[in-house]
Amino acid sequence: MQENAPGAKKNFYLTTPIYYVNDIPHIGHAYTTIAADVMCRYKRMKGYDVFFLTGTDEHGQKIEQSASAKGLTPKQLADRTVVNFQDLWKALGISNDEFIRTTEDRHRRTVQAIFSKLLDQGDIYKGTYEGWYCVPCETYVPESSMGDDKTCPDCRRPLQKMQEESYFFRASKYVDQLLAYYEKNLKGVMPKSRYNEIVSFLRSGVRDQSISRTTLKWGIPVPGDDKHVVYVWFDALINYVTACGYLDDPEKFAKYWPSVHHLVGKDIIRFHCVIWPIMLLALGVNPPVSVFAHGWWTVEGEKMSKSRGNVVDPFEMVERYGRDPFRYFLLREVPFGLDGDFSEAALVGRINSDLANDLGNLLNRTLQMIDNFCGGNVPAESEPGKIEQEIRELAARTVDDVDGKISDFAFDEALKSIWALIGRGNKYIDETMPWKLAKEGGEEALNRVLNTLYDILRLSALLVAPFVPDTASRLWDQLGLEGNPAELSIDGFAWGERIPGQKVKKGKVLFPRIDLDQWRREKAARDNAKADPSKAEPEAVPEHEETVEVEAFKAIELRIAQILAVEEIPKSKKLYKLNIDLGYEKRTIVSGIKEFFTPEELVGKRIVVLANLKPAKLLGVESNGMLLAVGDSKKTTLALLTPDKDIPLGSRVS
RNA sequence: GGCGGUGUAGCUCAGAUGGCUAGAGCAUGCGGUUCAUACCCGCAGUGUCACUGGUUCGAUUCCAGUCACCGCCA
Repeated sequence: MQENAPGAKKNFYLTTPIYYVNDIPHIGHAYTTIAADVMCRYKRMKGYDVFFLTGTDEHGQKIEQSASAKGLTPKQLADRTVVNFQDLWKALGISNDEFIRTTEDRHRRTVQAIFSKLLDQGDIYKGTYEGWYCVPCETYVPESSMGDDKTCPDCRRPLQKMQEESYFFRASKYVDQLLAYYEKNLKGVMPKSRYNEIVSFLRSGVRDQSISRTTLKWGIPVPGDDKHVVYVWFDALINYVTACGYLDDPEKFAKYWPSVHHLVGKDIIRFHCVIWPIMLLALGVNPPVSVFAHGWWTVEGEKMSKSRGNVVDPFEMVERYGRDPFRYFLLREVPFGLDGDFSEAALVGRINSDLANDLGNLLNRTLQMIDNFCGGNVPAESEPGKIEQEIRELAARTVDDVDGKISDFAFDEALKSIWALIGRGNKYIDETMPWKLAKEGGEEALNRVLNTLYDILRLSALLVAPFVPDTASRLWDQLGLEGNPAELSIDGFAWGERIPGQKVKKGKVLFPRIDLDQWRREKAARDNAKADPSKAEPEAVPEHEETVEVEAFKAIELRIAQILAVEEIPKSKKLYKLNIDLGYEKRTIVSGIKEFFTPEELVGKRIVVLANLKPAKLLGVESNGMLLAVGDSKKTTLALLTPDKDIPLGSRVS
């Protein structure tokens, strides 16, 4: 890291985005925050003084709206839902130093101070904004990108023409300065593809940004002009300096801000790599050292969305598979800048092969041998032979390699590198065959091997600690060591360091293997339960009709009938011709239920029929009534209304 | 439409500033081993390195064009 002067105490400041408090936490939130956590834990173990910040974004129209829908004030709503995030970070073992909420007083004061400063120096000015606005997305949509029917390109809902007085931030003024900054800081935006995008975007010019709204109340008031509320993005970005003491703690700010790094999802890089650095330049403060934009997760190959119902609940994954395996999987499976696919099958695969077979088993077999051949005594230091020397060199290279990889946010490669060392350990056992040495009295050689294995595990615990802190600590315990590896220094590792009289404490297997057959059966059962519509979440209540007098209902003649015969109608995908018996007469009706039923399923069914419906011809067939059925909103299923006891045909529904 | 990227083993991807047998992990097959969580270790594979041309003694790697997919922009 270049930001620290030589000799100075190394500092490191890392942020996650502040999450919109209205959202339900999903795998994407978990991903960003786990990655940030790993980075921060690692830097701490490297001797950095770390400041790790996460938090919630609590202003804006959507929160105002959903609060009023629930009969709450926006703040009350935020107070309730912020807990979802705080609980998740606990469940995931996140080691953040602070949690900021944009509704805090320190933040309001900071935003207002910054607004005033920029206003005073002429970088904010008052103007008029006119454009097409999407209320749900809280954003103006440029004419060029909206649909023909004036709809929002994101949510496809209709746009509203809006005109409002607005404060503008003179972003255009600082574009060249920012370009110059990026030219010197090639890692200012990562990965490289995003850097290129941002630079080319900047070259095409940046408009002044509207940064206030008069259309809502739920936000930070513009100082001296209460009609206006600061636009959520302007408000939200400032959290990074608020928490760092920009206004209240200059010492803290001076300490951490020069080494600030932001972690974001790829969807919000514009704000973080264009608007935000420009705001900082205008304030006379250095832009972020780097902004890393990571990829998105699909689920079982599909885009994750509420309507697909495939949103991965991180709480559930932690409960089912454990915090550490989940953390490990997310960072190991996919290069950090790219999109990845989440599937439980892939997660189980990683657990079995990487965690159980490679790491867990290396510990298990090593401790077993120390127990069997040395009575559980931690092997004493010994002179390395040729292979041991080679392993030490590999270990040293691994430590270096991991440092470079993590510093570049290449978590997957860092893990690969660590696992190469673990794999070397497993191979080493086969090469040296300690059980033979034990039998044939090669005591010195045996000690050397076990000693080396013990240290491979000791080092592995340290290297793995940022990723899987609980596992590292269990590993440490079983090695018979005191303390917590996460609180130690990676660079403090030295081969052969021993506490006299130390014994290993073989404990529970680190990661039990998951039996695939059994797992598949259980998974299938779970999926079935989920797919069972009777257990599905109730759907949003659709539109309601006007109330009616009972007379209006009496005018509708509903009667019980039985289906006698079902005929296909040529050329029709949807219609059946049904012969029905009303008791007092037989009739033909045409019904659009072909997609949901076979004729066999229908014949003999007792149904409810609207008997006094005006006859109509459908595809040339006259229909004298209509059967009653109910379907879900997605039209995936349809149910016939039938009486739940035997009732004479023709009986009237009332 | 403009700019950029990607297309390599069944899957996920590395890689070569052009040159001897193109790699890793997972999955598959065979063999070894028994300290271990049916684990580990070894071996074996298979690939017209998207397509078509060009440069070159030689290209999968360079160049041009085509197709497909992706990202950003309009």
